Amino acid sequence: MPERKSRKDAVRNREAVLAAADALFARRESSADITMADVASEAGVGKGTLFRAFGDRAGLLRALYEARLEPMRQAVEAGPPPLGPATPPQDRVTALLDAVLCFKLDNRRLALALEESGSGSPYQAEHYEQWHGMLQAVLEQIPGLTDGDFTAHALLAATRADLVEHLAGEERIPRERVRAQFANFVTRILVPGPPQGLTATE
Amino acid sequence: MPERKSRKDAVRNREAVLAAADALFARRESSADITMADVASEAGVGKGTLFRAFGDRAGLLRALYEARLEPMRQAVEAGPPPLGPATPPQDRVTALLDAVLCFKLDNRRLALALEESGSGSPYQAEHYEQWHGMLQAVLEQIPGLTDGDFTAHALLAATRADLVEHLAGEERIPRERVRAQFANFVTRILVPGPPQGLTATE
DNA sequence: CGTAAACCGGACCCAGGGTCCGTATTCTGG
DNA sequence: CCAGAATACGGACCCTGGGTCCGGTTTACG
Repeated sequence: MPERKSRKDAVRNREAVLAAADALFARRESSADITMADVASEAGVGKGTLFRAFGDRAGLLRALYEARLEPMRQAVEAGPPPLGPATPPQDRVTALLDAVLCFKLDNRRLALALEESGSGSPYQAEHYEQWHGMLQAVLEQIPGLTDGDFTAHALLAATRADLVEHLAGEERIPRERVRAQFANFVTRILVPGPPQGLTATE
Repeated sequence: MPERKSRKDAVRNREAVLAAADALFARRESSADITMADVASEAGVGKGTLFRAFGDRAGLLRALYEARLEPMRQAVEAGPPPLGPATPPQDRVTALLDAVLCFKLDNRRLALALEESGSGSPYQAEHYEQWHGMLQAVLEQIPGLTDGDFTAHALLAATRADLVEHLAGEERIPRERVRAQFANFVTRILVPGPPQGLTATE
């Protein structure tokens, strides 16, 4: 077996760092002014350790993010309806997007930090690819819907962390209202236009 | 009058800096690795001058951006149809959003730089407020459309610089195709669902 | 146990944004 | 046209914060 089993102090420290970072983000400090040194000291660990474990700042953020994302991914891939695969496309798209939105609402600060911290566009991130791919696939099962690729992007764009933060954070719009509005928006996209081509656009 | 008419070397240098920055961004260097020192030297000017004129990096970007945005703003506020005020809401929304998209397509690198360069969420930027406000106002003139505020945000989100860059830049989707897809998307939102509630969803 | 590999941590490096201040330029009034 | 004040110039300098390095320590394994 190629894997040598990592040393236990290494794992312990990795956990410590994750926990520390979590804690720091919870303490509503604006993601921007949480320095790597902060995280290290909060975790009771040296900077070297931190960087060896996660590579760089973006790596740390990613690790945190994916840890939190994991449960949801499983629910989507093999869970019960409405998220799981055994749901009719229409409803599943709605459920999927609502889930993403809720996730962003619950993890605003982290998601924000991730998108901000340079690391290139979010569109290269692996998890984005996953969501987009999945969503696109489901969208394309809906009759009368074209451009699944673009549509998936456009819908996901409405759940961008900074937008969510703006709505829920700055404008203080209550969570349920944001969800309702977004659901409404999604529905408009899903429900095909009037049956016969009686509505403009030639 | 409080304004003291600035010295001519000051204005000259301001122009020089703007031009230099423009040039640098044209030279497709990834916005991230254009340093303030670069801009200064390209403009044949000291860093001090540059910072006095624009405050900070974000200030410079903003100045550039708004300069390029100006023509469009006028076209929207008082120009001829389809952008101007004398257009029926439905068509105007489409035109507006297409214009924004085109702008982003034409100024990808700059728009990207602006969104990336920290400076807080784009949602606090003044020009965003303007677009959003305008769009919302027009949207609310369309019968059967609720949540103008949210809808405006969501639609604009689909024109985010990094998304546009991803589509047109990475995925090499031709300009006209992106426009068409987006137009399609917008239309789906504008056209209210089927007249009678005859389409699924209960 | 003994040894080598893996890990630790904090001193250190460096880029880049932003500031400072002595000097040069421009404006104003006489 | 000149003196003096106000303003701008520019590059040396500061400082934060991400990322690296290496001597010393801990752990895994035979």
